[in-house]
Amino acid sequence: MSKTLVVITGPTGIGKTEVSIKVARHFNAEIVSADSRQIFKELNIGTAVPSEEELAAVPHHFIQSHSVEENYNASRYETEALKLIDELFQQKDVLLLVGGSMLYIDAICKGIDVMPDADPEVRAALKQQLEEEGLESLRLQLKKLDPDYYKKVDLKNPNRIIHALEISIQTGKPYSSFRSDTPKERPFNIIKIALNCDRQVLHNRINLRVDKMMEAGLEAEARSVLHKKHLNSLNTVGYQELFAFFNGEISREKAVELIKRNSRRYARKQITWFRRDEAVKWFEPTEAAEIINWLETQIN
RNA sequence: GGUGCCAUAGCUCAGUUGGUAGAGCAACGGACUGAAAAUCCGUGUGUCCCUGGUUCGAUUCCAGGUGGCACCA
Repeated sequence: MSKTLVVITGPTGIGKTEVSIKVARHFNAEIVSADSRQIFKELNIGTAVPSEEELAAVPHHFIQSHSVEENYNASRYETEALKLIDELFQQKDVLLLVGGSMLYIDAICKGIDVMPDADPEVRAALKQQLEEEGLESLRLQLKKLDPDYYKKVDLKNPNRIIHALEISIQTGKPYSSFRSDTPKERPFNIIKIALNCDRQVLHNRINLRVDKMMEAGLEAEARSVLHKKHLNSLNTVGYQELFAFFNGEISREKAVELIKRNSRRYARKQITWFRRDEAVKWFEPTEAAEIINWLETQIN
């Protein structure tokens, strides 16, 4: 029998967990999380990891499985998750890939080109160069080292330019020479579903969820990782804002307000990304039964 | 009940000596290959409360109405 990976994605707070558990139970599937923040064991409330009951209802993978100390990234996720997916397909015909991390989902579905990890020292040096000499200095260097990518890249985006430079510098070959721009073949079928609803309803859900997180002790959770706030894994909505509060920069009330706003913006950004993917079939979060019926017609 | 002030974007408010309007915040659209809950780019979305008057022309001036606020009863 052919193997099928069902992707269930959508903006933060839409209700992916609930729907995915119903779908997983129906198809006797397990859930592979594609969430770049729920993957960290130190984070729980602020990343809205599924509850104990939800985790017990269906086996979940890549939930709180790694440490914020690890230099985790989409490529590592691709490697580890694909390995696991292959193993699980020994037993299962259907698996769910559930989460809202756009790049992580693409890493599984389309793949990321193979290239070395960024050397932290090279990155730090480039960051310093950005601080001291400005973006223009990085641009000029990129123009020299990778003129092709220079033409394509967003020249106002420091992160993009720094990444292209660090790869070019480390390897001595232009960054763009590592990019194939062709999706990888996968030995399983992929079906993509995204959840969305009325924007106002989504915003209400997000705002309410943030209030619940605060009631559940997000502040204490953020304080427990405050000493690690420089880590990229903690450059995250729900934590950065509270760090600013702890640091006396903003009031607690303001921090909560900003967490809500930034969550809303993140949701919008996710929707923008998923909209571009024509393979995505859209459903309302209340349509678990419809999703199951539709999947029945697609699988086999 | 009387008097005064106010009514402009989703919110808080500018402004137009009469030629249909703009800031902040919010919101919306987009990009995206090892930081992706990251990073970056773009967009004003409006019966200027309603009705009438004056005027070539009213969001602006005048009158009345409605709503809000304040004070006096």
